[in-house]
Amino acid sequence: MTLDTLPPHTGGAEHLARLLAQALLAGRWQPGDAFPRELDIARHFAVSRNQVRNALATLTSAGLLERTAGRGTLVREMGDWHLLDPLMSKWMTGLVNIDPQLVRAIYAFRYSAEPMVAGLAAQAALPEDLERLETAFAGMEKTAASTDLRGEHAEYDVAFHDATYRATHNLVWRQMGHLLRPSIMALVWGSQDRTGTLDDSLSRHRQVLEAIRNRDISAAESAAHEVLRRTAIDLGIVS
Amino acid sequence: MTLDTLPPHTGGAEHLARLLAQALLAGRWQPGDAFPRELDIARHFAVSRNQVRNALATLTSAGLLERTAGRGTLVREMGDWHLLDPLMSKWMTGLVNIDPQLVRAIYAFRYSAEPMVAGLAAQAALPEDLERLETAFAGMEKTAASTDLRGEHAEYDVAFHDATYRATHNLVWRQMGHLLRPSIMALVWGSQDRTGTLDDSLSRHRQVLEAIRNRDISAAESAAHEVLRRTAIDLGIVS
DNA sequence: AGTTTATTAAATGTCTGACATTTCTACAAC
DNA sequence: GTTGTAGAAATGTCAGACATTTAATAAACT
Repeated sequence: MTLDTLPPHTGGAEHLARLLAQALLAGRWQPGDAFPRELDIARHFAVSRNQVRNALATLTSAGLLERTAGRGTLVREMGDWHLLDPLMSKWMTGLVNIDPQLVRAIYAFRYSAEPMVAGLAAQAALPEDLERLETAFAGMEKTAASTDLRGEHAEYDVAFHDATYRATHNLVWRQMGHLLRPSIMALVWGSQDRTGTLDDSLSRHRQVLEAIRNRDISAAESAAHEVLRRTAIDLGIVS
Repeated sequence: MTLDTLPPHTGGAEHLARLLAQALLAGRWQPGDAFPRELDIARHFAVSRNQVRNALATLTSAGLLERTAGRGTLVREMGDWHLLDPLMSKWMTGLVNIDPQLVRAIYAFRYSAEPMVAGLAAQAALPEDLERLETAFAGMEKTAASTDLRGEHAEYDVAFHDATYRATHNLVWRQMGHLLRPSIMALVWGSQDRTGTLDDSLSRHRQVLEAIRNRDISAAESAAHEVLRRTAIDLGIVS
């Protein structure tokens, strides 16, 4: 793998980092492969070595690369990636060709965890949490009709689930919210035929909201479970 | 808060980062406070501005700081910390004065999640996973007798729980393993009277191992639950 | 022949000083 | 009062030289 097929670079070390990260996330280097040298990258994108170093430092902190003086830069395997780093979410968002293995892993996690999260939320939610949930849900309803609002709809979807994680009032669970965006965005780009499915999805979300509002723990758990089953269908994981 | 009360610096940007991170984790700056300027830090520790910048970049990537050109460096609030970043685990490990709120949050997460993790492990464990679990458990047994082996005992304890998370064979759950070390280490330094409690802890761990080996999901869940209850007692969260 | 020891090349890491950019404040002008 | 401008203060960026680590190669010595 060389740099030749990457899109051009228009400015900012941050941008360069995203560019390289997305190439890595798309699997354009194999784990264990040698990553290009600093000077080659700098020359190729016509940026200073400094920007390259900053970008590579960022990728290293996300667990994508491993650098050692004298030897060079190696690509790490997927198991070492820091999937819960918010930067990763940013990079994965809007990336069309995410490794399906990754989407499934994130989904499997949500499937096992999110019912419990909803249950915890039903225990711990405060009025402000309910407000966030309601606002997000209203947004989902409002944007459900038109197909060219589906990007906006997905944002409200993310906000709804994120509000659930936040409502646990646990610092660790709250961090997990970062995983939601890539997972839900994969949904948007992955499924074409959304006719009818949205109504179903909406009603399932409504049940989660109602259960949390009623502080009904087991109802929240099973409702979240149902939402995730719907998601699985839309992701094509089950039929 | 000034830099004056920090220990000296003996070399390496990595070391400097750990020093500053631990000061932050111990709560020596309040969220929203201004962090010292680069040049002041450089002068105080007698290092180059470069090392300071690298260290601060690391802390920023962990969510501890927020930097903006022209304004300066601000300390972020605990809710923004990237608790699941492996660097954070490193920094927290061996830190005596961790904020009790943080220890409780991590424990609460484990209490809610780990039974499910054990259940998933019972479903997905492979022979190599069982081997890891057995090795770790054997180490725990071997080091249970003497009190001056309790550091080593804690390492086997961490290894045991980490093996459980790995046995789920899910990339996301596996990341959570990083949280274990600080949580378990807090146990070591927090509890003095360990006479008799170790036997109890060991037998509960053994039941988790047996349940996973027998692929008994609900047994694994309840056994893990029991281990966590034991931990809660030792952490002083419940009596 | 095989093992150890210098030598060299190539990569990342570090230092230094100058300069660029952003942000906030204060003060002046209209 | 509002607007505009000048300046100070902080982080961000650049360029080039140099340091350090690593791996490979060649030389020297049993």
